[in-house]
Amino acid sequence: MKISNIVKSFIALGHDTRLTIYNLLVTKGESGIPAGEIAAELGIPGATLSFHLTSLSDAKLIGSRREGRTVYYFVKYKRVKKLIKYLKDPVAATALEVDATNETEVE
Amino acid sequence: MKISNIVKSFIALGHDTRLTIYNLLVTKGESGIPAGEIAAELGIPGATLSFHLTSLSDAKLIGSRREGRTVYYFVKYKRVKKLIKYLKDPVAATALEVDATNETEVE
DNA sequence: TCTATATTTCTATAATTATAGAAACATAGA
DNA sequence: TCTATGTTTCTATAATTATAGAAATATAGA
Repeated sequence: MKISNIVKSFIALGHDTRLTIYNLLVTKGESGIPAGEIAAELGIPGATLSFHLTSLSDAKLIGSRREGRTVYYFVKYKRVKKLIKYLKDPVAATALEVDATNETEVE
Repeated sequence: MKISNIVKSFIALGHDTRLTIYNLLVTKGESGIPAGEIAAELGIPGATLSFHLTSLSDAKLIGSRREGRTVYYFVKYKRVKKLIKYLKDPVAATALEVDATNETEVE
């Protein structure tokens, strides 16, 4: 299974817990939300949460920022936009992947 | 893992072979393409292809139609549109799932 | 430095998914 | 009906992913 970035992103979104995290992060906007709060909200152990956050991060669907002991997670819309583009027109989107010029920079 | 239809769809797209099938079907338009041609194109056994087509079908991302011994597969854009809507605004899309009125009917 | 808190990594185990040969099923034409 | 062709289902096996406790790491404050 050769994993392109697009596939990696869909894998990340293809899980109930991770899609719920995505959903939650979208509602929290740019500031994001601490990992601990996500774990509490979903009622899952930190270790399990970390596992899923890694999947979403590797897919570049989310980003993080540390503030003291707290790590805030937030959605990165650049990749979300890429996925939408792919769904609408996989051929064009794949072409863009090779010839990747003038993309709108949105983090 | 509670699988909503949205999760099921992302799972379906989160695999190299299945995303390639999606890609291929998009290029073939409404008429679709026979299962055998997909298998030949991807160089995989029919049994393996069937497994993946079932995943995409269960997710309602594709549909099929039999003509004689041949089964044609094609993309169902209704679900694709739903996914795009979800990515853009998961909260609104989830609300729509409950209060599902006036949706644009596109197969 | 010591302790508490937040998060991640390590690890073992459980659960799920993918693969593909063989068998079964569906249809067409002789 | 018999045979060929296209596709799916059955089955066993291999591979991958998910789960969560325990240990490790990072930072803050006393």
